[in-house]
Amino acid sequence: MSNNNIILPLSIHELDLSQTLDCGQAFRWRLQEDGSYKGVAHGRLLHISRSGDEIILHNTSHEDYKSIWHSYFDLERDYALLKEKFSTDPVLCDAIGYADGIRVLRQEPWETLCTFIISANNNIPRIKGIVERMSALFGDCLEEDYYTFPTAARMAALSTDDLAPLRCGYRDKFLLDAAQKVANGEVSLSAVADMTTEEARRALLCVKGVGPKVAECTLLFGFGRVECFPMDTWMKKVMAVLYPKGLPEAFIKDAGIAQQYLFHYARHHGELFTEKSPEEITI
DNA sequence: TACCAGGGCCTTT
DNA sequence: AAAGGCCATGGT
Repeated sequence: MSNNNIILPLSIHELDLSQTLDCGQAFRWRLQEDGSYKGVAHGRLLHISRSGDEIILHNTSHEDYKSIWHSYFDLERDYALLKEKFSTDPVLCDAIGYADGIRVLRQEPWETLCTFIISANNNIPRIKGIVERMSALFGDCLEEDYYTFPTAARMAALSTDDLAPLRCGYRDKFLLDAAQKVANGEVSLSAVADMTTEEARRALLCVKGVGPKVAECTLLFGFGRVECFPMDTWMKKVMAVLYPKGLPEAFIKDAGIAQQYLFHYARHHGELFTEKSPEEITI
């Protein structure tokens, strides 16, 4: 297996690394001084950078590209077509104009479940710290300071005392419940992948620490269920102010992708949503 | 039904 | 420098 740089012809409109890797959907990507990112996913360390209209996957193989990264970056999906469709709506048109290089990542189900359990009642810098400590303590070392995400089987063998160094607060018991149920098959993530979305929601809600929002994030970011629509406080504000009658019907089946544009826009324009004055807001 | 539970980030004071 | 808000879920 040969290791080379893989060059992908993707403009910044098709894949913006910052918008995609640093937007709150994934927690393990680290911005480097030169604007590139390093991170671990699917047990592999990847260094990814942009050069003009090309994306460079450093020191990886065609095998890994085909089996991992092509899917991880959701490259089979036609975002140009989706954006064209969404842009018929003036609000989404502005949100897409603000950040049009977002893609929804297809992360590993188990890691996604864990990171969004950790995300509950939490903020992104702290989530990243907890996930990094969890990987460093219970994952495998790939390179100095870069570790795989620990398996459910490994986590299932731990106690809350073992998780104390994570400093994840009361979420420790939720992580253990998730690990035990996934490891013993009570919640089978491979079975979830084959369920209808409604069945999958019900299955994930059996895990302690998984409520509707965490389940929706897990299905969107970990199972590629793009109809799933996580409603955090930002999206509640967005919907109340900008879509009081709900998203346009035509967007429902891709609502999760629309959500990414709206969420990113809202996060960066918090002032628009701090007061309850819908009339004044015309993004 | 309303509150609190770790904790740390962030904004305001 | 200090105080207070914030956060998604489960349990009381």
